[in-house]
Amino acid sequence: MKRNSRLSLALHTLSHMAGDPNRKRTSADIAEHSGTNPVVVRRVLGRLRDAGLLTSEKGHAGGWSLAREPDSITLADVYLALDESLIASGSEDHAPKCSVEHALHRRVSSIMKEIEQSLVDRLGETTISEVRGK
Amino acid sequence: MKRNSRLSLALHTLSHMAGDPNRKRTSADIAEHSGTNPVVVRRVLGRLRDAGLLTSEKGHAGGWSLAREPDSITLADVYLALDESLIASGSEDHAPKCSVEHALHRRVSSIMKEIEQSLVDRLGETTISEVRGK
DNA sequence: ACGAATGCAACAGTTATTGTTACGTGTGAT
DNA sequence: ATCACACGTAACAATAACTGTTGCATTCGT
Repeated sequence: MKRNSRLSLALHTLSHMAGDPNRKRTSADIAEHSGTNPVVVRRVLGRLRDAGLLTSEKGHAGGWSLAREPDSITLADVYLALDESLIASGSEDHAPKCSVEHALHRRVSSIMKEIEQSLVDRLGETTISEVRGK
Repeated sequence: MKRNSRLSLALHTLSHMAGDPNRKRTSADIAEHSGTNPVVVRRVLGRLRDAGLLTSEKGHAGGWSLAREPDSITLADVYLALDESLIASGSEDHAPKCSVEHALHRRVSSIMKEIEQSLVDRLGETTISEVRGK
């Protein structure tokens, strides 16, 4: 796979699950469907579990299933669970000397955070059920 | 620097230029302000020049300056000039066997493109002049 | 007890990006 | 004409992030 594969994998898996919410799936099954590795699946889905979107059960009849109603899970939930931050940069380590430069740096950071928030807002308008049914 | 440095560098430089559009700047000056290397600056700004946002002049009194009015340059112009594509993945190389899987793949791709377009639309609402003056 | 599944650590391979050096090219000043 | 200056570009090393993979511990149902 390539760039943005985490988001793509998560979206694909959740949408698939939304079609039959009661069924429990193993990471091996999901990996098969997604063309990747079970460990990769567990890594990505682990974040979604930590965010309360999925449940995972160990043991013989274990596997993954949705923790909430498909209608209540938005793309924003997924995006935030994965901690992507596509727009806003993590940290500014430059620290310019000139105060004008410093102010401009802060403005650029501020703008990027606004854009990021707009993106999250937009993602919040679509649920994984809609992805499947569109 | 780190992730998204191209967009950050471009935004910062253009906003800075918007404050004094007549002044011509060298890549060395810009690199100094941005805490990076002149070659990196030329690489990033070269894309903006190819997109018609900047002009560059060689020679003794050469340098970089805005090719258009600051009010007419939006963040979408910058984003598209850099060919970022943060959301939509470039290509799906998986090609699932099951037709249901295939349809789901296309839907996920379609959704991601819609989100990408929403992002561009949002970016188009802000000009580099606004970044500076906000 | 055994098999099946997740959880997690460790590692190699790949890719993208950045920083850097070097050199060619064009342009204005002298 | 010569020189200094600045861009244009190629080549390379260093770094970072991510993926794929293997291995092993743990947990749970049969």
